[in-house]
Amino acid sequence: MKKMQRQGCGCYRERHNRWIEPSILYLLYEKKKHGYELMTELPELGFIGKTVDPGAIYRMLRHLEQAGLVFSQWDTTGSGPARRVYTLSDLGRNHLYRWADALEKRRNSLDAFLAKLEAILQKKEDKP
Amino acid sequence: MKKMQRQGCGCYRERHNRWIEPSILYLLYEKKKHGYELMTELPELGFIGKTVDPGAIYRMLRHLEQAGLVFSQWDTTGSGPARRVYTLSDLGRNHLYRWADALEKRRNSLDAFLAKLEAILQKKEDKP
DNA sequence: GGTTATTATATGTCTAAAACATATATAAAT
DNA sequence: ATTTATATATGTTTTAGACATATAATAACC
Repeated sequence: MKKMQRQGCGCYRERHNRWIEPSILYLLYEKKKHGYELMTELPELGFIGKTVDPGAIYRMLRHLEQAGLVFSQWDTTGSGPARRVYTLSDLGRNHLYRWADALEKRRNSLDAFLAKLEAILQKKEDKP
Repeated sequence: MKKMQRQGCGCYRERHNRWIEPSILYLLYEKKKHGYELMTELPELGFIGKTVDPGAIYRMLRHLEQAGLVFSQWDTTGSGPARRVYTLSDLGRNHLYRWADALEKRRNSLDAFLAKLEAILQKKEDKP
């Protein structure tokens, strides 16, 4: 087994866990879209650092379709390469509602923890 | 490559990303503790579902020590098996401060996204 | 006309946090 | 004696996301 190998400084990179799935479901809730379109809109949702990985998006779309949360049709009208356009299903819509619940719980626990952290940060600033 | 194999219903299990590290750092900020103690206190922090995985904790403690964020001493006083007691270092304390910043950013993006989700949930409840 | 850029989809491999499982030992409780 | 609680540790699997690259159609450029 290879060694874990992290920086001695304990540096870490923040990873937003499972944000692609709910983000895509949300963007498709508004209206049907193709992968590339999602790729350009995802950063505006604020969940992201710099660039979006196309691989992650197209793979997620395939998974969502397999799970029946979205369905797709090829769109060959217009210019450029063919687009696979995804539509949110009823199942997908309900899934998004459940995601909202889950994310709210996530926020609540995050809030509780941040409150504790802020309390100790306060103490830190008291001593100059 | 094995198949992804997720439930057809699109079920997912919430995973709290990178919560063990800041949680342990926070608990050690209060006072030095051994692994088993952390294991019992972690659920109270709210980040958790049901049970804590001891493996994750002990491995994280080893990593934190390698990174110089904590240091440990064996405590053989008292009854029961020997305890390895961990103390937060200055580096560890600073690391916790940086974690606080990172988690605040995480909360902000989560808040922004939840605001959008709540807006569509509102619309859903409007139609009976 | 030929090269480059943009639009668009797709697959392959790697990383690492967490989940799941199990091994080991001391001592107290039944 | 056997079970339970305390305590630490390692082995294996899963999986979201990161990183890299392949592909093709068409538009834009010189």
